[in-house]
Amino acid sequence: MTITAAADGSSLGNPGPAGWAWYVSPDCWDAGGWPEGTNNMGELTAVLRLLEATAAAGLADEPLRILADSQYAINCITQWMPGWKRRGWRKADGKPVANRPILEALDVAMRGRNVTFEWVRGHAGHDMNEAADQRARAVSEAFQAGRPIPSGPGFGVQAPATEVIPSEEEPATEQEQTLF
Amino acid sequence: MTITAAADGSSLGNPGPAGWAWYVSPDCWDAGGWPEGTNNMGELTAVLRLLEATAAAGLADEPLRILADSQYAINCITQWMPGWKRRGWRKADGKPVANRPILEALDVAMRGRNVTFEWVRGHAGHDMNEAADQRARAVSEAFQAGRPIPSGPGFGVQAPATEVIPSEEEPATEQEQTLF
RNA sequence: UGACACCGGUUUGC
DNA sequence: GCAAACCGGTGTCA
Repeated sequence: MTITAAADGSSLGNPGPAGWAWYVSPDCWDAGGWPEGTNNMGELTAVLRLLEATAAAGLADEPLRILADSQYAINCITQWMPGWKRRGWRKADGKPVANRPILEALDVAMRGRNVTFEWVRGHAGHDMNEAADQRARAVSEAFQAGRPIPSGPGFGVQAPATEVIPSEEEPATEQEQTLF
Repeated sequence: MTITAAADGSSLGNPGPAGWAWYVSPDCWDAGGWPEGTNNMGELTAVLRLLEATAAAGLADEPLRILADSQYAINCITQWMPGWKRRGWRKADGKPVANRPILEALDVAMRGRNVTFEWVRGHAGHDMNEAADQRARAVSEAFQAGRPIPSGPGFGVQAPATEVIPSEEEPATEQEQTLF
């Protein structure tokens, strides 16, 4: 079955405390970041980590549909990379391409994968995009505030095989909070 | 007294709707353009019109200091023109020089003038350069939108010799607008 | 190969 | 309203 995911990045001050996140569902997402980074590092890394997480979960053969609001990230992967590799990672103006290490990792991670990119306009109310946006920004804010960095379950957490009856002291909403 | 002026050009799309402007002070500037032109036509023409306007105002003997962000325009006039004239308006690669008509007019307009060029980096917060930039772009945008083309008072408008008392219906700000 | 300018686009932010 | 991160292009010359 096709997996649909949103990927997004964030950087407070840009450059500044930065984050990335990908989101498939409330219990399938991940996030991370750096104390200092750019918006575009975040956008690119969100896609990279999504590719890696799906592969690690044995889902490399499933078609993957990626929603992203960054034309930069989409074009890097689908349009500009072939030319950059051919021309020794130089841009049109002859200067070196930015974010090359992430781009090269992306190039490897894309190999043999069945991926479709879909551009969604930012802050236009797309639910999955907003979910990823929120989580990426939460990481940036955590770095800025010196708080613990939130991360998600990735593809590792499955519904428990045996029924678990939650106790009265632990309602469902609280359980979700511990995932951060 | 030395006259200091900024000269700048604009071209939306390049080539596209284009404009030129020179600026000395809020009530001494001019602008114009074409429905289709290049950035460099604008840069060159801004200097040409400034030369012509100062001469027409009887200021040809005053030292003129021109601020421009186009190294192309400055070098055309101060460095490359002599060689081009000597070699029949051919570039180093043997091909014909671009914008030759404007360049030849510039050559005539420079004759006997005391002109200093000063390069200022674009969009670096130089007030006069920004004033010229804005006016050149306003012309480009007017051409693009099919609106009336703005122009300035040039050197023609002086403080009135006799005191004029504005009527209540015509405040000073309105009077300035009619100069466009 | 270099330089300057002129633009077009998306995101990230203040 | 401002700026930064990123890309693409053209206009011009040495």
